[in-house]
Amino acid sequence: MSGDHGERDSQVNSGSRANDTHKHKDKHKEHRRKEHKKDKERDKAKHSNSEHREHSEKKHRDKEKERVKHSDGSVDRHREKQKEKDKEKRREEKVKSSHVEGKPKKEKENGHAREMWNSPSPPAIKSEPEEDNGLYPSPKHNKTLKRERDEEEFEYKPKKIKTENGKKAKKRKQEYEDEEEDIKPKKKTKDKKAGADGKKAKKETEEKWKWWEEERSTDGSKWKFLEHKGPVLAPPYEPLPGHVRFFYDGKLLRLSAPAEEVATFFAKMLDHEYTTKEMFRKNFYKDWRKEMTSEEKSKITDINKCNFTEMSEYFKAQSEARKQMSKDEKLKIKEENERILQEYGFCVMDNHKERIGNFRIEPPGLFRGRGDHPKMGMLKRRIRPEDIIINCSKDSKHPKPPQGTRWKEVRHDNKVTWLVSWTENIQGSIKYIMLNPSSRIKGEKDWQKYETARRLKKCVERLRAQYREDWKSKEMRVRQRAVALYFIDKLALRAGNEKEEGETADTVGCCSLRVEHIKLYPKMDDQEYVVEFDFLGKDSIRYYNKMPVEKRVFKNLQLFLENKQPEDDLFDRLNTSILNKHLQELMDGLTAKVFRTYNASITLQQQLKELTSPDESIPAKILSYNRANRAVAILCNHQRANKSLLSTCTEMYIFALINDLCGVLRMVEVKRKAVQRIEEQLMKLQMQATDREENKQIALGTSKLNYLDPRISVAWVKKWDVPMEKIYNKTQREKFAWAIDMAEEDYEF
DNA sequence: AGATGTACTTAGTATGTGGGAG
DNA sequence: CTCCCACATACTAAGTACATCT
Repeated sequence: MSGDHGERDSQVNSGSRANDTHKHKDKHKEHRRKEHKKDKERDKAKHSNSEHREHSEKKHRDKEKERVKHSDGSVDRHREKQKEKDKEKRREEKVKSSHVEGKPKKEKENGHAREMWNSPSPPAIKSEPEEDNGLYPSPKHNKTLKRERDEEEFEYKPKKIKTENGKKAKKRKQEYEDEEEDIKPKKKTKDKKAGADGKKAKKETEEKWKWWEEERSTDGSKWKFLEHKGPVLAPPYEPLPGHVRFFYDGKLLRLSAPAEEVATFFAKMLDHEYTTKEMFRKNFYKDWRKEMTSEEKSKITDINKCNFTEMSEYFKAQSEARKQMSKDEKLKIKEENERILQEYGFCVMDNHKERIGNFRIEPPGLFRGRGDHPKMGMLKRRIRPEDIIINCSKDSKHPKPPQGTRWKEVRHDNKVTWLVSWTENIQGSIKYIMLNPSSRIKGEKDWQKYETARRLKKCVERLRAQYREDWKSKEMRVRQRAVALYFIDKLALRAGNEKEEGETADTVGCCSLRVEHIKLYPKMDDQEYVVEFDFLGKDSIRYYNKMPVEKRVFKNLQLFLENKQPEDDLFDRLNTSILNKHLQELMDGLTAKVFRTYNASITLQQQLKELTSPDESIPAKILSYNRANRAVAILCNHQRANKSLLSTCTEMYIFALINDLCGVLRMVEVKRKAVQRIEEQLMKLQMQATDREENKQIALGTSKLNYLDPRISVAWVKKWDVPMEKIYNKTQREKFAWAIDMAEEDYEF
């Protein structure tokens, strides 16, 4: 039990989505608690999204807080906790469940010693600008000289000049891994160009702008120049053809266009489970009424008497028809989409044409919250130009609002990265249009994130020693902080910000865990001090895990639980802001989420080392890679919807077949080549089958995209000569272009 | 010191698509 | 050549973090 965090033990997941089965009401408890709980009912009743859409109403929070102050910090567990959160709601729905157990995964972290420090800022050299797209002005350069740059591109000066050259590249590279290594010409691009002379045509793809070889801005500005065409608005509503009817209480009823539109939103979802949920229907109905004429309002008084089936059938037929369209009709549509993409899908940011992530404004519809969301079914209203804020350079060509309309505002804020924003009416939160992950602005940030995680790697043992020490603190808040941090580190829990009650599904993260989410077992089977976690996390995905902890942690937990009710906070003296403040003091830039990134990446690296066998085939290596990736996904609890075991039989059959073939192959041994080829195919099949099986519940994409330092994968691919496409698809290769370009096979996270 | 607002990352699901099996 | 399925992409909800306000 030294401070090393040797293993990630028994991570067990059951894939069930929260709102399926496990909730029970516990009225009694509810009552009991109510008595001494402050009444913090805020009247959130008023939500008029009907009134002029001009106001997106902000949430009403009039929580009255009442705090009992405790001054000191000794272990005063008798006090009522001060954090006031209303728990009425949760008292109602208790999530109880039976769990399915998965198998424990183990992995250990390795603490590599040697790590050179890398400052997060990119190297000094700028490379040549990208290809010019003809749409926008953009300086063209000849890319051959990557090194020299004209300053014209940026008015801010690169501060760092790359000085070096003499060094032995090989050695150095490692030491300066990310930052400086680009000094040496990338063989890739260089070599490539040789072929370019001919009809290679791919020129443009080959000459991608390498922003990672340029300086980063240091003044806090995100860009110097930004020009774009604005968003693509949702198309206006097209009324249904006359033959599609709506019936109320068995009788035909013609709806006004606004009421009809909202009705179609519901009709389109008729096959979805959502529409059977009381909350969904109730919210929908309430908002729908706001769109009705007064006559409609008086006629339609019960949603259960509404018959949307003709509408529903109509949409199904439409979508069927769409599928049956002829080739060129489809082509036409495709071309039109492409045209829109070309027109609206790109912007110019600092002399480079960059892809925009989401350039379409979200169309109106019914809100689909995840889990047990109190607002499911509410009308998400149509966004008009008057709701939209445009952000661009003052000296750019501003996007034009449609004829006869105007934008809410046009601003020029280069301290932010978004191009367009609007306020959404369900939660009153702001939505943005931002750049694609392949863009410089996203890529730099991503790179930086991994650099922060690597810095954590260098001091993580120190921090672990520290929080272990803090378990003994005489201040309750320090102990809580230390135990929470231990969970975050060891189990990769999310920080757990506080949420507004009643606005969202009841989910938690580490700091917001409640008493009811953990169970303590002094003894369980052959283990001691076992903590069982069972709660709904982000997206209402269930987290279920049993973990043996050290005695001291266990005792602390017992202490935290004393005199508390199930719906009380486990860590009543802690929140994410306190925790992050503390982390900040321990390491610059450190926040709770860095632990997830760090643990995910180090686990991948470590698992790859462990699982890859030098002489296995490429498909087998890929399987090893996916298994390493899977270990991370399990750690992070990334689940996929449970798709029943429909294909078990098929799988069995495949395996049987494979086995037979193996036997045959062994005996035959005819032509080496042929055998090898077949073996490879076989292997591939086998690997894929295995992979598929193992993947039923776990989604690898999320961790690959968000938590795993891509340089680890790139290094692995290069080391074992695995084709990059086997690991990263096109989109991913674009997002991780920086890593693919800069990481060599000896990269160490 | 909490509440509030903003910006940006992380997340699962719905939808589209293309390539292989039948 | 069609159909299906797996994968890719589109979409947008739901988190984290932090600045600023009160």
